[in-house]
Amino acid sequence: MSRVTLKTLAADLGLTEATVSRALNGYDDIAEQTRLRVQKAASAQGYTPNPSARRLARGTAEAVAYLMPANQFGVSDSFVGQLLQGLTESLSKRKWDLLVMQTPAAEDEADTIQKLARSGTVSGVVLSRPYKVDKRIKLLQEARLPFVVHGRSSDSADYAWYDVDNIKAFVDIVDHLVSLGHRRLGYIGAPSYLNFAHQRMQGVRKGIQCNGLSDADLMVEISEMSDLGGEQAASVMLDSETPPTALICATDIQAIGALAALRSRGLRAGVDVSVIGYDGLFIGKHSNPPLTTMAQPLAHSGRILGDMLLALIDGAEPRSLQELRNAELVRRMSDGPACLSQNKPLNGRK
Amino acid sequence: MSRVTLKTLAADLGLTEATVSRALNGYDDIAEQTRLRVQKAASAQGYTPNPSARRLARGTAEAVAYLMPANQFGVSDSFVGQLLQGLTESLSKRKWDLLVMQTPAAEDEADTIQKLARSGTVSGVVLSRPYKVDKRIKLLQEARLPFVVHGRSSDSADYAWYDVDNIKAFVDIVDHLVSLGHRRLGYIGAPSYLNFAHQRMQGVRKGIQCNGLSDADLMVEISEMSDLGGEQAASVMLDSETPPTALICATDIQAIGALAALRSRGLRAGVDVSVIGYDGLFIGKHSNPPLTTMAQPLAHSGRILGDMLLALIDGAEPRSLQELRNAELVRRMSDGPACLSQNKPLNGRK
DNA sequence: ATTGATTCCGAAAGCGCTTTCGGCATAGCG
DNA sequence: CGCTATGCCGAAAGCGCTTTCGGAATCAAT
Repeated sequence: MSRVTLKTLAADLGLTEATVSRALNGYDDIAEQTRLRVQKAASAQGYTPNPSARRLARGTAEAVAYLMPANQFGVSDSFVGQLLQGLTESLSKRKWDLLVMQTPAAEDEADTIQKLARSGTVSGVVLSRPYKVDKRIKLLQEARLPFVVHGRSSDSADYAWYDVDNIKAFVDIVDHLVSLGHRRLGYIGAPSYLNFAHQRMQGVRKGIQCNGLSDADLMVEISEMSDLGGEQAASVMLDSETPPTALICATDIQAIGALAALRSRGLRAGVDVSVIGYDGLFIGKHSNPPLTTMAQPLAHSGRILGDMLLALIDGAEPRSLQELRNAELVRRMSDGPACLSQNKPLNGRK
Repeated sequence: MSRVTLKTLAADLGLTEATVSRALNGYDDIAEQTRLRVQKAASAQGYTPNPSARRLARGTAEAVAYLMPANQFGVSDSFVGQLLQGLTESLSKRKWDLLVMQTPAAEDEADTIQKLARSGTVSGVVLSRPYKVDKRIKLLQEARLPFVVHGRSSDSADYAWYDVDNIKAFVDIVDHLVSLGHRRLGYIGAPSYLNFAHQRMQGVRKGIQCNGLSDADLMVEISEMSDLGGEQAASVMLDSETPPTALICATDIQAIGALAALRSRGLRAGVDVSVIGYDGLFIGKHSNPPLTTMAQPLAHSGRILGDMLLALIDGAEPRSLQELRNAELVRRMSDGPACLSQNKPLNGRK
């Protein structure tokens, strides 16, 4: 019961390997009758082509890689599963394989990507959570390896990406808060080498301007993307001389931490101080209180990215494959009208 | 600037492909001096062997597959990222690839696994969250494809696995609750075709017995593994004639839902009714109130599973690769002493 | 019956790498 | 100096599949 290969199959059928191969691969120079015979025998014997051999002969990898972001704080990775699910779904249409890899420490990155490209292990790459300037992207471009990015780096003109409009999202948050009467805002940001963090910061700044507020009305703290980070950042602001009446957080995880900071001070989120997060994580539904957040559409992102990559490999123009989605405000319990008593004395505007 | 292959490298060096190959692969019939020369040239030209060719020649896949559980409710998959991280870490030691696949709908399973085995795509498989009786396991055994299971099916004697002692964990929960004075318990379970759910149910039953309680003291509701499922199950029990004073939940997600059910009834978790979950998810830290839970050690499970699989492929005995860990009670705010006023009237015991 | 076009299959080369085997040097020994 | 060891490399076959090419048959047309 050894392996059944093209050779054994061909021998059994009294045909050549070549004929069997072509019969199975839909060449039209095979009599319909023999094709049927071959197909029947193949499935009867459970023949499955050896992918290595096929890839070698065809010179194509029939596989793509997902570069998983190093899950730095053990929590922010809940979207990985979803993304992978969508990707496998998309790739399975061609029966391609999905590899997952991690780009190792900073300086090995170049090496890893070049190896990936040169070895021909994969015919495409999906990149998550790019940096503001991301060497990996340049590397992939130089290597002429098709890739799509989940997110965008600072210059995103020339490659394919799928992203959410972070700037708009945070402008919207500011608008919302201002319309609730808030005039002193706090922003808990994430390290800005991550481009989405940079964008969100930009969004906040832009929102401030558009609403006629000044820089003095905005307090900024950058923290790591964890609950503790958010808690500490919130603490600093809340304990300051002129605490903000609303806290905007770059991520839900940090917002969750901010909520904790409020509680420990006896402040009520949504009443005394508003907190708004971003991501739309499940966790926000059950936080204390439930978190108001900008939910990004994550549902089909995996499939979309997969389809994009496939199109790209088929020769599509990268620039034609750029998709920008909008996040949506999900109001739960952590936002509310500004406490005027707090607002007024601190800043005598309007 | 075409691909650099063994051939071009050999030509450049005035050697044979065979020699270059052996030099690079550490054969000892190569003069140390030439080996150096070869290595230098290889890295200078950025030579990376074509994995397909190598696999074909060597007859080994140098890759393993992770069979991702179909993420049914969109939430329970937060461990996938962690697991994958550990796996890649372990596999990178040998520079092997990690494929992720999904076993498709029920009846295609057999087909998928057989294809996987016969095609030689991978030399090993990691399986997550097995069913009580899991066809995939039988299939893998028949195909003689090395595999390790994250969890156990009902008969786990003959394969390699890494699991948490679910029975003990839930006995411990019952012990804990009983020691707090609870005598009427509710259990919110998960569908028992998932073996971990079955085990946890067993644990609860065993705990009931060991503590001298009777079946009448236990109320059971099976729900899907989601917050809503947990909420509905909890509602049924809380609204019953003789509501339990403590709710044990098969998963944290369900426990989170149970918490919501309490809140909507004005009951205080940890005071009026205790709620204990299982998983140790991050989310429990920030629920309302913070969730008491049995935390399972997930941190290095990926690496451990990877190492096991590698050992297995190297020829280790599956039965020697079985690792059982213990979960640990993390007390937060959702458990507390039984309200005797509630306990007594309903059930006249001690 | 001769030619030209079709249809269908076999022959063969090759994808890039590994591995066994054998042979030519050189070194070591008597 | 001749002999067997040893070190080092080349030759060659092969992994399982794909694909181009050519040729034998069959068919239709003149």
